[in-house]
Order: sequence, then structure tokens, then C-alpha cells
Amino acid sequence: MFRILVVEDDRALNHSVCAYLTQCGYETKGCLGAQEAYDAMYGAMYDLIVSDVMMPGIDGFEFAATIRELNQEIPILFMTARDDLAAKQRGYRIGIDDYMVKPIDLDELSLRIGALLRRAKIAASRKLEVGGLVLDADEHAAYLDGEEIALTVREFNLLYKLLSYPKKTFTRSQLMDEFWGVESSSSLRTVDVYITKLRDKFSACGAFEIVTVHGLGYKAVIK
Amino acid sequence: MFRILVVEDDRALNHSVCAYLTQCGYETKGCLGAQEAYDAMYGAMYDLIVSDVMMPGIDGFEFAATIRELNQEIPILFMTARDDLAAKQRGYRIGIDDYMVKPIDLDELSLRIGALLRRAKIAASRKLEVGGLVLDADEHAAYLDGEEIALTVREFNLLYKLLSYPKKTFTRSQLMDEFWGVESSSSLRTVDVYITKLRDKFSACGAFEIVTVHGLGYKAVIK
DNA sequence: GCGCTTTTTCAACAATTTCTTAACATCTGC
DNA sequence: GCAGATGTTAAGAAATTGTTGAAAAAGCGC
Repeated sequence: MFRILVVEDDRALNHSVCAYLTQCGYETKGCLGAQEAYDAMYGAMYDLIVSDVMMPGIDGFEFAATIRELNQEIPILFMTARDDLAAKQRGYRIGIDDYMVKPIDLDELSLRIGALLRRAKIAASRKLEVGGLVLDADEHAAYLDGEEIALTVREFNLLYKLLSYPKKTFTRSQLMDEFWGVESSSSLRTVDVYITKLRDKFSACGAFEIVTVHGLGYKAVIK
Repeated sequence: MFRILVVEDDRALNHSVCAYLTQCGYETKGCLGAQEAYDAMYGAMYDLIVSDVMMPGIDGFEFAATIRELNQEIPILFMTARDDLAAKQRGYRIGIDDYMVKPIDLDELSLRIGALLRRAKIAASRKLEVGGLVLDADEHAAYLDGEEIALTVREFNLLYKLLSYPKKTFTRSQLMDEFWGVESSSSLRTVDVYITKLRDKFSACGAFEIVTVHGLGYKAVIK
């Protein structure tokens, strides 16, 4: 099940988009503004963002730019009433992935979302299997050889991220920014504590290993 | 430089699309039909395909489906005169990435191509290959004939830099400024120590050599 | 709101890795 | 041969990371 965040200040449109996408089999979360969206993303993971451009307060450009700083991967689709080139250019320069002009054809929106998700490669599923280990993002649970291993939210997110990109090195800042929020004041060393916990909980699991990249951060290596 | 294959039977449109994209800095190859496109792809690699849907002979759907069978990765953008949902659905089901309705706004085409290439490129990793040696910047790891060679961050950065610009000589100051920071107070001779270490670790690698440029600095020479 | 549990964070110290220096050997260009 | 530059090595210094337990914060049921 894919999770989609819909950011649109027009309540009626927001609702109809969410309703339609839910009908298409997506899990949706509607937000009326950027701030609300930030809050929503703090606690949960989303696979794609649909955002209006003109919103009171933080506008779509600013919102998308902030998201892109934190996450290069997540597909962003803009919906806008403006059909001018300058706005499109600005959006694409920020790093959005698609752009639809209102009035929105919901069927087409659904098709474009499908294509973006496929391309984003999350397309397979929100389950991750590595040897005898299964991470289920929907349940937020981990199973090692069928037996559940209790993980807290932070532990799960960290492990899921690391295992989603095997061998890729993440700095503490990258991990912190994504799961703690940019303005978090927590010490970067907090990450270390979680790494210790994860290594401890999965010491019996031979399928992967969390490797320290001294001076940089951590990476998961699948064995 | 990205290479784009344009498949469109309307000579005038084909030409104007190619001309515009060339102007945007892409290398383009125009084909008037699917068969011609197959031939073109046989000999060269392309990063993205722009294709018309309605073409005499093999149509766009069939063409795209064949391409997708062979290559899951390459982004495909459809251009079509038909604005009906059924055609769009069919296209997206095949696995195209974007869909534009004629008349084509060339500025927008360019923007959408940019977004698709950006996303497609994220999937590719930052690797450097020299003979049997692979340096992967994401992993921060080096492999010599498949076997990992442990490198510290400094060692990796130095080697990556040198090998990124083969034959180019770097002074100790240049290297120090880049990886140690300009205000570093460490002795320039520190670089020498790292060069020794690198030469040592890669003594078994015949693919390159770190050469001393007496009185200046060092350079990597690929053999 | 109030206890209770769970989770998160911090701080301290230990363990480890990496970095730097200095000393001496060797080499280069003149 | 000489002066200066580079190669090499090992040990101490410095920085980073591992680990732990206790305190703080966040949830949660009532």
C-alpha cells in the first residue's frame, strides 16, 4: 500500500483528490497547508506528495524546495491553476517530477501518480526482505525467521532506510534530518545509540550488518 | 551529455523537437518510425525516448511495449494528438513515464524531460571504474577485482579526486585545501603519507599509478 | 490530570580508529 | 656532491565511535 500526502488548501478539491486516490487503492493524508504537511511527515513515511502551488502562508515552491533538501527521492507532483511557463520552470528547477494544470482530471492524476511510483522504484512493495528478515513498513514491524522483533519507531525507520539502500553510506545528519526533522536540537550522537540497539537486536541475524564508515556515518551491508 | 531518441513520423514536428532539444544541450536522434528507432537503438545507447503514439506501421504502444520488455529503466515520454483517457491508460499500463498532448509546448517538453532524466539518474550510482578497480562514492568503498579494499575517508577522497582527473597534477596545497579545509594547520607533508598508503594498498593494482611530479605534487596515471 | 510504562536523549567513560608529526632514508635535478 | 624534495615508518596525539545507565520526555490508560 502506497501512502500519498495531498497538500491543498481548497477543502473541496483536497477531499475529492483524497477520496479518489483512496478509491484507487492508495492510502492518503490530506493537509490544508505546508505546516500541516511538515507535521504529518514528521511521524509517518510517505511515498509521494501531491501539492498545490498557491497556498496561503508557505507556498508550494517553498514547501517543495524544503522537502527536496531533505529527501531527493520522494516524487512531487504539482497541481496549479497557473498555466504559465515561468511557474513551471521554477517548479522543475526545484526538482518536482510532474505538473498538472487545474481543473484536475482525476483519472489522469491517478495514471501519472502510478507512473511516478513505478519510476521511483518503490513500485515493488513496502515490504523489505533480506534473508530471513522481513521489514513491513505498513505494520512497522520486523520479523526474523517469522518471529517478531520489537522495534520502536526510530529504530524501525533507521533500519528501513539503511536497508532500502544497501551499502549506501548515510551521515548522521542525513538520518537525523529525515527522521527527527531539520530543526531538531538533538545531538547527532543519538544516532549512535540507536545503531548500538539495532546491532544488539539483530545480532542473531546473519543477513546483514550495519557497518561504521569512520568519519562519515553508517551503511547496511547485506551478506 | 544526455542522448534522446525522438520517434515521430511528422517530419516537421520531428525536426523542430530535435532542433529545440539540441539547443537545450541534448544530443538528439530523430527517427520517422519504430523500425528506424529499433535500428538506431541497436547501435547506440540513449537516455530517454520521446515517441509519437499514432504512427504508420508499428504504433507507439507496440513500440513502447517492446522497449519496456528490453529495458525497464529508460524513461519514455509519449506525444499524442489524442486526449482520451483510454489511450493514456493504455500507455501508462505499458510503463511510459509521461504523456503530453499535442500541440507540444517545446518549453514544457524540455522541462518534463529534465525532470525524468533527473529521476532516472538518481538510480545510477556515482561510480568510477578503472580496469579492475571500482570506486563507489555512495558506498565510500573501493573494490579491486571484486574484493573490497578498506580505505579511510581521507584516503578515499584523495584517490577519487586523483582518478577523476587522470594525468592532471595536483599540488599538496590544492589537495589539502579541498579535503582538510583552507585553514587547516596540518603540514603539507601529511599528503605524502597518504600517497604512500595508497600506493601500498593498491600495489597489486596494475590499472593505475600515482606518479610524483617532482617539485609540484602528484597525479594519477591510468595504464 | 495522574501514575505508569515506554521511548528517547544525554553524558560520561572506554575502546577504537584515524591523523599527524618527526625522524631518518632515499631520491632528483643541477 | 649537494641541497632540497620525497618516501617511509612508527609512535603519540587527536578524533571518532561504542556502550552504558540514568534522567528526561513522550505516550497511554484511566
